[in-house]
This record gives sequence, C-alpha cells and structure tokens, in this order.
Amino acid sequence: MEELQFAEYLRHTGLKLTRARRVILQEAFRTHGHFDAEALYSRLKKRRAGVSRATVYRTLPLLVNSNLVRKLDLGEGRSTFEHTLGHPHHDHLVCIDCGSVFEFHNPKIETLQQGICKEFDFEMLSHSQQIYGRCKDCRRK
Amino acid sequence: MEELQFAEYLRHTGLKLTRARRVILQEAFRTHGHFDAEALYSRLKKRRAGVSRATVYRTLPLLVNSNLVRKLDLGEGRSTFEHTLGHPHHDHLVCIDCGSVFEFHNPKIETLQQGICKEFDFEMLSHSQQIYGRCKDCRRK
DNA sequence: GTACCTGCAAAGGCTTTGCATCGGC
DNA sequence: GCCGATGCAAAGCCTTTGCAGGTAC
Repeated sequence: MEELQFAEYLRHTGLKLTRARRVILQEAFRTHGHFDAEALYSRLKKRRAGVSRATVYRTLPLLVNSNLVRKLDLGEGRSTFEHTLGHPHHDHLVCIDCGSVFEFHNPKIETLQQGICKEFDFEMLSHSQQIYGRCKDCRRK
Repeated sequence: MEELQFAEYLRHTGLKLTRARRVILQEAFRTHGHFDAEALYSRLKKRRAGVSRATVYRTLPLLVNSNLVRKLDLGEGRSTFEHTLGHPHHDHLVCIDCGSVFEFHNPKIETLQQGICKEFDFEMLSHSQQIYGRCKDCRRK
C-alpha cells in the first residue's frame, strides 16, 4: 500500500509522517485522473480535513519525490499531478483548441530515452513528454 | 530571413507588423540559447528599445505560433523560449540538483511520435520532452 | 479611417514564505 | 525535548488585462 512507500521515503529523508501528510496522500490516491494543488485542497476543505493550502503545496513535492505522484506540465501555467500506482507511465497529447488531453504510452520511446541517458551519463528520475496540436474534432470546425 | 516569415504569418492572421514586434523578433534571434520573457525585456530596456513588458508578453506567443520560436517548460514555473532557426528541434535533460540542461535530438523518437499522432488522428503542432534527473557531476557528490 | 497595437499600472493566478505554535519520534 | 511541521496571512513571481492614446495599412 502506498502509505508504506511514503513512510519509507520520509524516514529515509529524515522527515516525519504527520496526519496532514497522510490525509493529502490519501486524497491524491482517491483522485483518479489529473488534479492540481487547488483541486486537492478544495476536496480536503469540503471534507473538513483540517489541512491548509500551504501544507498541500509543501507536501505535493514530497509525493513526487517519493515516486507516488507524477508532476505534469500541461502548459496551463500551473502544475498538474496524477498518482502513479495502477497508472503506468504515459505521456500526453494536448489539444490547443479545446484543451482535451489524450494519454499514450510507447515502450519504444522509453527505451530510446534510456539510451540517451546512458549516453549522457545521466540518471533519469522522471520524464514527461507533451505533444501540442489539434485533435480531430477541432480540425473539423 | 526570419522577418519575412513573421510578416507572412502576421498577414495571414490579419495582424500588423509593428516596430515593437520587429524589435522583439530581432532580440529573440540575437539571443542564443534559452531565454524567458523577463530576460528579453531587460535586454530591450538596457538598449532603450522603447518596448514595454506587456508587449513582450503579448508578442512571444505570436513568435511561437509562427514557428520562429519554441516555448519550453523546464519546470521552473515560468516559460522559457528559444528561437528555432539554425537550432534544429531538440529536447532536454534537466538536472534537478544543479539545474544544468543538456540538449539531445533523436530522430527515431520523432518518428514514433508521428506514428502516435496518426493513431489518434491528431495534428501535431509542436512537442517537447523533458527528462528530469541527476547529471554525472551531481551524482559524484 | 478603422482596426489593431501599445504603454502603463493594476489586477490575477499560482506558489512560496515568515512566524508563532504544535506535534512526531 | 528537539527539530521539523503546520496554519495563517502576507508576500512573491510571472503573466494578463483595462483603458486611453497611437499607428499600420
């Protein structure tokens, strides 16, 4: 279960497993699909979880560093997140007209990326790839 | 020359080629490597080019749409740009410790990306890919 | 002459931070 | 008990916008 992995990461980094962090972790995993910091915070607020916005912002990077959550940049001027368990790695096609996001996964690309990292003697921690364009529905208009 | 391409784009879109836009275009091409809006604006200011920050922010998207400039998301909370002429398409390895950015280009990945777009019936306009990790120098420490 | 463009300053949206208090370990 | 964590509100960035005057075509 994900809390173990988080606890392990925190211990390893000398940080504490607090109530707020547990609640944020749970909410991130309760959410399927993409979410941003504000959305996560609103849901906690609605449930009167007693966690502040600042703590949400402080905790999300920890979840990312522990590889439980992935940070995405969908070009909207804010960070988007998704949890990783049961969501194998994938990348995104983003329609610049309607904002639709399509997910794709391509193992061959990943293999090539690993080759590139080897070439640069670079330790890959995460990677993301966005393709911006127009989806078929928007092209029809 | 790049101004022709920009003029062509503007005409096609029903926009005007103004002095401010010309100056911003030139400054973008005078800059080699990455730059952000603020950096471009400071350089113009230093030269007393008489162009406002607002106009820089309004013009950069036009340069991006005309394919003269590429917009990057290097995960720093702001947009980074680079001009495209003489800079063939490439992607980035970003070191999360020291911030170094290494460029790479891989035609095989591009071919695979095109295949993905075909599969989704998606018209690719641009794409970018970042790999976050640790460079060899930072790993030594 | 008509749209469109510009500069300025203010507003906006997202995120970080200072500080006093609280709480894991 | 110590050092990190939290909440709150304020501050910080980057970026966008309203408006009055200017300008390409």
